[in-house]
Parts: sequence; C-alpha cells; structure tokens
Amino acid sequence: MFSKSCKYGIKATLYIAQKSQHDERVSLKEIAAAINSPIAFTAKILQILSKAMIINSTKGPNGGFEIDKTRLSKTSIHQIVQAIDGNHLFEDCVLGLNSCNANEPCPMHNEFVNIQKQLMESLATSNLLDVAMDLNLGLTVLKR
Amino acid sequence: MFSKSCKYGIKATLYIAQKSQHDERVSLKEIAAAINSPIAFTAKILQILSKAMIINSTKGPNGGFEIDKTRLSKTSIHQIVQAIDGNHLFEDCVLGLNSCNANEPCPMHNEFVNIQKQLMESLATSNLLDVAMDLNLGLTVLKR
DNA sequence: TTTATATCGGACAAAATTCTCTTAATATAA
DNA sequence: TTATATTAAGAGAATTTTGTCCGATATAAA
Ligand code: FES
Ligand code: FES
Repeated sequence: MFSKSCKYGIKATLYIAQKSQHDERVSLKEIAAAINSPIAFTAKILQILSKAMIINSTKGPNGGFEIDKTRLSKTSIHQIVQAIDGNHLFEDCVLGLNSCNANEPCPMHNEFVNIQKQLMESLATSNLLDVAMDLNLGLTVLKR
Repeated sequence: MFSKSCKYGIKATLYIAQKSQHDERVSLKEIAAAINSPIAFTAKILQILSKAMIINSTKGPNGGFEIDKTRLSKTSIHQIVQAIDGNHLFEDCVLGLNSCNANEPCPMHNEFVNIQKQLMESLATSNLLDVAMDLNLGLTVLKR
C-alpha cells in the first residue's frame, strides 16, 4: 500500500505533531527511537517533508523538528503520502495500464475507483491534531 | 497496492480465463503480447499460479495455459493476489507495526480496517467468469 | 523413435528501494 | 571567536524486486 519510506514519514510526522502540541522540538535521534526506524534513512525522509513544508527543521544545538501549532489541524496525512509516494495510489490504474481511464477501463476499474476515492477521502480528511490527541491519550501507538 | 508481479498475474489469468471460456489454450508468448508484459518474467508468474492450481499448464506442441471451464466462476481475484503477494495487503498493519492489533492499534488502524475489509471483500467476491464476460463484450481491456 | 515445440527451473543481470557513512553547512552557547 | 550540537547533502552499499538467458524436461506429431 504505502512504501516503507512513506510509513516512516507518516509515523515521524505524527510523533513530531504530538510533541509540537506541547511546544517540544524533537531531534532526529529521538524520532527514530520513537518510531523504531533507521536513523540516517529517517533523516532523508524528514528532509523531503521539510522541503514540502510539512515540518520545520532547525540546525544546531537544541535544533530538531517541529510543526507550527496552528498548522496541526490543517495538515492531513494525505499531504504526507503525496510528498513521499506521490499520487500513484489514488490516481494510477490498479492493474498498471498507462493511465486510469474510465472510457477504456481495465477489468478492475469499476470496483477500484470507489476504493481509491474512499482511501483518498479518508487520508485527506484526517488531520495531525486529531491523531496527536489519540496518541496523547494512549489510544494509539507508533511503536510496538 | 499490488506488486508488478501481481498485476501481471491478474492480467494473465484474466486473459487465460477469457480464452478458456471458448476452450482455447494460450501460449506464454500470446499471453505476454496480450497483456504487454515481459515474456520470461511472465513465465515465472504463471509457474506460481500453476502451482497454486489457479491455472493449468501443458508442455509440448499445442501446449500452453488454460483454466477448467467449471472453475472459472469459482476462482476469485483474491486467490491470485494471495498466491503472488500473499495476504499482507489485507492483514498487515498499514504503518508497518509488527502486526495489526486492535488492542494496541496504530493511529491509522480504525480508518483502515474498513478499507482493508472492503478491499478483501471486493476481491474475494469477484470471479473470473464475470470478468471474462466483460472482456468479451469489449467493456474492459487488459492493454492500452 | 526421432524431432519439434512448449513450459520449467536455476542462475544470473538490472533496476528500484532501503539503508549507511562521511563531510558540509548552520545555529547555539561558552 | 571558537567549540559543539544538530540537520543537509552526496556517495555508495545492501536488499528486494523486476527482468533475462539457457539448458532441462515433458509432450505431441511426424
Ligand atoms: S483503468 Fe484500471 S483502475 Fe481505472
Ligand atoms: S495496527 Fe496498524 S492497521 Fe491495525
């Protein structure tokens, strides 16, 4: 479904979101430990998210990553997926035809346009604040 | 969503199903041409499907691949996916935690169990006969 | 029985993804 | 100003996925 990079990216962003809620800036090392991911690889993904303006990074002592509190409720998981994996999951033909085209559909088109739409909706209507809340309450986890 | 192998496998099986409906056995070369896939790689995938008893293979002159007509309506696309990609898409945690577990869910669990279920249902209730029909009628295509 | 034709199976090659290492750039604080 | 802590960036290694090649095996027909 999602690439490994994307999974790390989502988990990392959610962890940063949780901490940003309490005005805490977090380091790469802390993030990687919290989501159980390879440190240097996680750094690459955070760079992508930083360039996509989904997270902010600060170099130097006491540096690290954070998200503007005001943006938490305005950022969706869809934006993270889009930045890392692109829109392929939502827009491409599920059987790999050169494009998804309702006029000349593949045999799975009709079944899948709904699923793709629902997937998209689900990710697009999500927001980091809600997810961070659940994390704080211990209702969900990023690691196990 | 699906691996490339799986996409080839689905398309190949659907093509074989369409031909088997008219008692035609098809060769590897014909299949690869019909679904626009690399020949030798397609052969590997057909071997998997053959071992999984989803298709039958026959060596020698006039050999090739076919599906028992009586089995067309009893074989689902889910079986193909399962044989090639396994059940990961349906059963694994979408964020890559070591297992999907409702007691200690990841932040996307609640949104995704439904989507996974729907995906599974959709694939499990499909059958090769119905799909072959649409292909025959020209309502759908395997190549473009 | 021989020959031609097709899939099977194993080894290998290429490409994409995942992951690591090292150095540079930058910001903070002493 | 200098030392230190942190991310950025690039090169490259390891792994997985995708794809190729060729000889072995089985089948059918001559
Ligand atoms: S054409 Fe294949 S999913 Fe739309
Ligand atoms: S725990 Fe992640 S999808 Fe169920």
